[in-house]
Amino acid sequence: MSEERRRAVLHAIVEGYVATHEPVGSKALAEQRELGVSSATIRNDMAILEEEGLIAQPYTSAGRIPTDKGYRSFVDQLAASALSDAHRRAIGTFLSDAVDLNDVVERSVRLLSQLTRQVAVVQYPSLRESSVRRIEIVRMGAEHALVVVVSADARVEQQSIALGEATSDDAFERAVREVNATAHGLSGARLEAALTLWAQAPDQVPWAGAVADVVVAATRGGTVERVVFAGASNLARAGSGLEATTIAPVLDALEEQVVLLRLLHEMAAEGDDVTVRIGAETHHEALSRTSIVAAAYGRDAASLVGALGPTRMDYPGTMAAVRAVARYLSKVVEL
Amino acid sequence: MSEERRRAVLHAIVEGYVATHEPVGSKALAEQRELGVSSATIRNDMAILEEEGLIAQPYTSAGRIPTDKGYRSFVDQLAASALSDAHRRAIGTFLSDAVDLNDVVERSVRLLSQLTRQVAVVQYPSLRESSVRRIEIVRMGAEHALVVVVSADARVEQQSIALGEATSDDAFERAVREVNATAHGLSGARLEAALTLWAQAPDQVPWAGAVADVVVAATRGGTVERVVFAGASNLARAGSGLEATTIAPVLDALEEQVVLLRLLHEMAAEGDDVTVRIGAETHHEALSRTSIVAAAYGRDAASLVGALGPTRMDYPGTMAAVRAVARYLSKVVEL
DNA sequence: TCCTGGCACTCGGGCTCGATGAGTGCTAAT
DNA sequence: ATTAGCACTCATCGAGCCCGAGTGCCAGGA
Repeated sequence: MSEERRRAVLHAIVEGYVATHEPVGSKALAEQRELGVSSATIRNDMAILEEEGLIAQPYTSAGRIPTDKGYRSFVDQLAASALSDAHRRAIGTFLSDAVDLNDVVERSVRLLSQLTRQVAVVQYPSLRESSVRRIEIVRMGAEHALVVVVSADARVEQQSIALGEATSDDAFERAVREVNATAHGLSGARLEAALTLWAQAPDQVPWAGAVADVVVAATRGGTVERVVFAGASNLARAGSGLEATTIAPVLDALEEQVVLLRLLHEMAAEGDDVTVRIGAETHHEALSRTSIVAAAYGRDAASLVGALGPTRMDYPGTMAAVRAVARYLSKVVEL
Repeated sequence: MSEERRRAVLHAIVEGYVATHEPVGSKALAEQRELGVSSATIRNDMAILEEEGLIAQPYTSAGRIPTDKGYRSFVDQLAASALSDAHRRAIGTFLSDAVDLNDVVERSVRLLSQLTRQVAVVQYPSLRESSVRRIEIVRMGAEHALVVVVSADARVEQQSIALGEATSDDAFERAVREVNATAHGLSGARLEAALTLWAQAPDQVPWAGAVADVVVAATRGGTVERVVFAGASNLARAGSGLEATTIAPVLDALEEQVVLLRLLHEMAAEGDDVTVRIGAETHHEALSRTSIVAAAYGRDAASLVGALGPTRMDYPGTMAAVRAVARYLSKVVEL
């Protein structure tokens, strides 16, 4: 049954190419790998693999390199491999003394970029709906005010609103007192109803509606549409196999967020433990030379953490690191 | 007096090299620029400029390119040039509808990176000392709590503290009430004194000192040691003149912050309107092929905004953009 | 004193050319 | 189904070569 050996050959080609970044030939394979067959046999297998579109040669009579499809086949047959103990410990110590949510995310993304030597990406964790703990409204100049909402789970949201017209100090203070009394401890539909009522009261300050909107938005659950990344230099580092002109669009995509968020959403929908998008599978021109490995974390597995690098990357290692960081993040965030 | 013409020649060489990214020769200069002298004369001037270390040739019998020192001389003799009206308008509309401080910084850095087509860098604005408006302490699991401080100028700081030992709900609530009563409206030394007294009271919860520290830190003025950047892709874009291997260390330096912060501090100390560091003047290996143009903004001009790019950059344009953004930021932040 | 035209010289870029060798596909034998 | 052998392909590398942009220098002119 040559089927199995062909898989082994593909496996060897992927590993060889990832390691050396050079096309790998039949002879080298026969010598270095212990496949127990001659180079000629390997050549025959290669011909079939090439017909199947799993490998390609950059030019006639060079070695073979895996295609996106080849990487895909390789990844699909990968058994979950474990992370080294040293790495495992590193994760624990690195994340344990974070002071707040931002800090957790920040540390995670740094850590993951170091573990994988790729660009690490962390989407902000999804938040559950929370109730109002305290609302502050702070005057900023004559026309603006800043609404600060502290929710029961210690999230803090702030947003500036326009006052529209002059408001007396008296009315201002009354509004703050009232809105706190109205909203305290409430959440969801009941909060919304209470605030609407309050905002529509006769004689109400004209910006009450704006305040209500901010408060409702601040306590609403769901995923914050924001990703942070770190380790961009890994893209440019020698041996990444990416050219400067290839890197620029990738950096743009990272900064733009939109593209990345859409991609992460798609990947989250697949529901696997760790999902991998390879090259063109990202469905995005800028990322067509890169792969992304992502895993969900947090409540309902609604947020993603991932690593992005050249298609020619160490998939087993990266997948293990991403999986491990996702697990730890889940633990920390679900508190 | 050939002194003046030599300056003009240097000027022309810088502009030519920035525009084309190719060494510029005497003949091309004589033809394209209206210097009113022949190429031979220019060659003589060039010889002197080279002796002075202002220009160099990549190899015998190529055109000349400016050295760091040459750029420096060029920049020092630059008159402040104005930003185009279109750009000026762009700044206004772009920054006017920011919702909070983070948003202002975020928008600024994006804007500046677009205007200059370089990597833009914005240091968080320095904050003036403020008084306490409200303190919230939120339980997070059994052993931790999150302290949230809202200051009178609507800053919000949060930090988690360890509770050390079990605390009853009663004691918890009392502590929150007390600390609010103690700290409300206070700032600086008086705040510190009041909190110390409170924390040292007999029968006090053991984590009172930790809370006090957080509150004091949250209202203290000074510059937040943090920079954000945008437009990293501009480094890699075609024509930046930077190689992939040169880019990696720069990206590292940007992410590390420390290096960048030290550099910005140094530049702030010079006190000029707009300061420029060229190549090796950054005193940092990773940045030895890049220049940075920075301007102070905000109260006491304590924070910096800047643009970082290859030494071969459009200094006049970049300086104008940085200056303009710094002015606008000052307006917005000083409210 | 300063500028200019002329001229010999230098040297990197780009070209061809051939040698090299890794790697292939095919075929016949096992 | 596997293997050994062989002819073939083609990128890479270095040598040799020319070309031309650009220089430095010098002698003559304003």
